[in-house]
Amino acid sequence: MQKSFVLNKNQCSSCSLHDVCLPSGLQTEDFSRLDHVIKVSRRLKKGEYLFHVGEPFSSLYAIRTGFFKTSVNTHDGRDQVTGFFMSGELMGMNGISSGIYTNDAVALEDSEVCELPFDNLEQINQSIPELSTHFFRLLSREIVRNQNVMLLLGNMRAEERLASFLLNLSQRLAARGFAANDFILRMSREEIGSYLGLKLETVSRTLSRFNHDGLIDVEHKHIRILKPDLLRELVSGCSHKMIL
Amino acid sequence: MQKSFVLNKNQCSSCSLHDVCLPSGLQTEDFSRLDHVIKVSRRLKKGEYLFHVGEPFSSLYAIRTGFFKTSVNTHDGRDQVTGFFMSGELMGMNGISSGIYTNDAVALEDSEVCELPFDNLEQINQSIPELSTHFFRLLSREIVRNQNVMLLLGNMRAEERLASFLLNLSQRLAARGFAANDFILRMSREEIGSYLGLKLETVSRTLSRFNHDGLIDVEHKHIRILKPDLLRELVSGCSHKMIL
DNA sequence: CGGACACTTGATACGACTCAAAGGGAGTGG
DNA sequence: CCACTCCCTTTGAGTCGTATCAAGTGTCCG
Repeated sequence: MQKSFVLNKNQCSSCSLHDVCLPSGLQTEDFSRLDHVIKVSRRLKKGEYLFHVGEPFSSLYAIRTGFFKTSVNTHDGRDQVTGFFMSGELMGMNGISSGIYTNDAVALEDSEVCELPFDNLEQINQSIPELSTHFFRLLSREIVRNQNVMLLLGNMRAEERLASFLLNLSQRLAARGFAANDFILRMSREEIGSYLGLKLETVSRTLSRFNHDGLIDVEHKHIRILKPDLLRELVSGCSHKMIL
Repeated sequence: MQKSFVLNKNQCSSCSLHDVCLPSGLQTEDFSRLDHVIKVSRRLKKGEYLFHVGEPFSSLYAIRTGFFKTSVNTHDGRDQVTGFFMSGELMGMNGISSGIYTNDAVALEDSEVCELPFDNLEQINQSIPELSTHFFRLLSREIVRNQNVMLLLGNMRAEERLASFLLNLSQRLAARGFAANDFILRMSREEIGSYLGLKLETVSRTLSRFNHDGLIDVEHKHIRILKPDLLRELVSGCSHKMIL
């Protein structure tokens, strides 16, 4: 779990994700200022922690490449997954209020993140108001996402949760230019279950049922969605636009 | 459901809640500037809507007095409660990202709120940086709260959810100077159940059991917590600090 | 006083969890 | 490169908790 810092300066202006994690109205001079804010890029190997529960909050992290989970510790030593994150998404927002990170962030594959020191961000907020607005939007979107998960956990049956989960992954991958209906799960059945409030056996059983019914094709961690419409039908009703 | 506007100018400087909903480092001149931002106060009767799902987002609302629930519509016409809010708390934050409110806000008793137009807020963010920080903290706290609800919905049994819910109400009331162990529920059993992912019958049964076991004293909506420690014991373990 | 609504309580059904065992891959060391 | 081990996964059988269905009580409000 060694921290591996790479001290290359990033260039947001040339980053392929800048339409995902930055506001659209930025001018060229803003970009150059932005490049000063984002201090370092950092690479993590699979299984490495980006931050731990209880560590003092200093920065937000935007994912350039890779895949992460966030989780919290429960009493009995096990942990509960609170989210999965892919490129262009932001982690660490829950640390702002208390000044310490309230969850762990772990790379589920070799990854690279941008560090956004939050002190500097506050300065930038004043000089680049669009950026301020943008971060408010990102925090707000996280709230909406979490509320959708709350609906899922409070209302849906196992079948519906899994369908919702797969469709959500599919949609986010598609938005990043990957195949929508053919992808590799980066997390274990147990991690999926933890996130969805189910036991791993239930996840496995439900995926098997989907497979048997021809909705999807499951081959270990390789998922192919065969009948996206039928999956959507399973979910539909529980809440219209699920932005997990 | 008539909207009732009262066009009195508020004075944040003299509001008894300013340590709850405003940053602590504000100078006198900041306060006067703030009073210009907060346009109007608004009174709502029990049952009245503050905003609806789908309405264009314009403002955040801070509760001065009263009690609210927020909820979203599900397919079958029923609604799912996403939160309960009391004085000093902020509603509408989930509207920032999409530009429309993603839930309803309903007064559960006669209430009064401050309207914080969000355009003006962005201007203020630049001139009063402490305020910007403060709102980031509030949004972040909402994220932490929602994640705690996610844990509750994903991990806990009915007993633990109810205990957690009662302790949370108790703590928030105490923080506002009300009795911690003797209060009136503003919401119905069905609304509690909706929020906790339970059916109203389960809520009723569980409260009855608590009553029978001497943990609490239930008299319709009047709750007296007799053994707060035992309630805490019920919850303890699931997650240490529940900031619902 | 009457009616609607909120709540309580009971009996039953179903879905997910628990316990258990066995299969399959991936990674390691010889 | 192969064999071994460990862990992830699948699948089955039985249990438990909560939902469902249903009836009845109490309360608030017109």
